[in-house]
Amino acid sequence: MSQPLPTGAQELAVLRHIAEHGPIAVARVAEVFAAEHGLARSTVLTVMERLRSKGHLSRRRLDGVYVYQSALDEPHLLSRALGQFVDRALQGSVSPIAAYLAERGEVSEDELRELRAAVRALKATRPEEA
Amino acid sequence: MSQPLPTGAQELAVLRHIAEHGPIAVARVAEVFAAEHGLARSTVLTVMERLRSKGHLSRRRLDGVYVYQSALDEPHLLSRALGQFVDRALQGSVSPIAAYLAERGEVSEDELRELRAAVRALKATRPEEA
DNA sequence: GCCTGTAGACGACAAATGTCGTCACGACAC
DNA sequence: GTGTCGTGACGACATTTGTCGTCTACAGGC
Repeated sequence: MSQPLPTGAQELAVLRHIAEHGPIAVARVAEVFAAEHGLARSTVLTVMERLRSKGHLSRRRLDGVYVYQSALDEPHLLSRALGQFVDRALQGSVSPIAAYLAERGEVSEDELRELRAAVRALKATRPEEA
Repeated sequence: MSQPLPTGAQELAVLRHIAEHGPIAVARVAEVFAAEHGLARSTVLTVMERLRSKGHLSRRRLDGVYVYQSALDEPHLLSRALGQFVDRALQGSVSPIAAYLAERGEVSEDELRELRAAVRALKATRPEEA
């Protein structure tokens, strides 16, 4: 179920920010995107409302203003967004991921650890071959 | 340099198909996408011409008809597409990749091998800590 | 009471994407 | 010669995304 996540970079960036910074009001989000991307307040509001109409965000009134909240927490959101991209654009193939990682270099200590753990987990799900 | 790759799933699917199946004529691509996605011939042609105008495809006349060819071979294309997605949508963070892989399960023997190799390669680029 | 912000809701517009139909042309079969 | 078919080139149109400006309503301050 759940609608497909937005494909646009900007929309996803906004959604991501909200997923990361808990329930948050438009003004706060607008500040950040104004500073980092030079976006107008109305632009941010529009994007947020579009995301809400698609079910990715919900909002509730708090002290007079609306605070928005993502339907998915950040980790799940990003993992789902990536999964969607892999399915749609890479036709589900994992090889490009390996190729990308190999060429990329430059990952933090933590990221490398996470990757190792992920690969270990994958290995575990494999049927026991020799 | 090189234009950013297309963000749309369909465009990327077409580009990918051409990258994979060498120099190929519109008719051949159209057959496949008609069968798999129900697209009209003109649709495929339009997409291909748009890709060409963006520099992702080139074409040359062969036996009377044009055969199109991708500027990048398939592995590079996909790896670049993914890299672009990671930069744009995930703000360069690798963690979602790890999360995605871990949740995904279901990778082939070969894919797992590639991933392991990639992680090994990454490890090698890390500064020698402990 | 009046002025000024802040919030929210719309309506708008350009560019990118997804999808076609159709026109014009040359090769080929009759 | 005339009709048919595969190719190419356009032009068109709906949707989605990216970006705003602006109008209205309400809370405070003076």
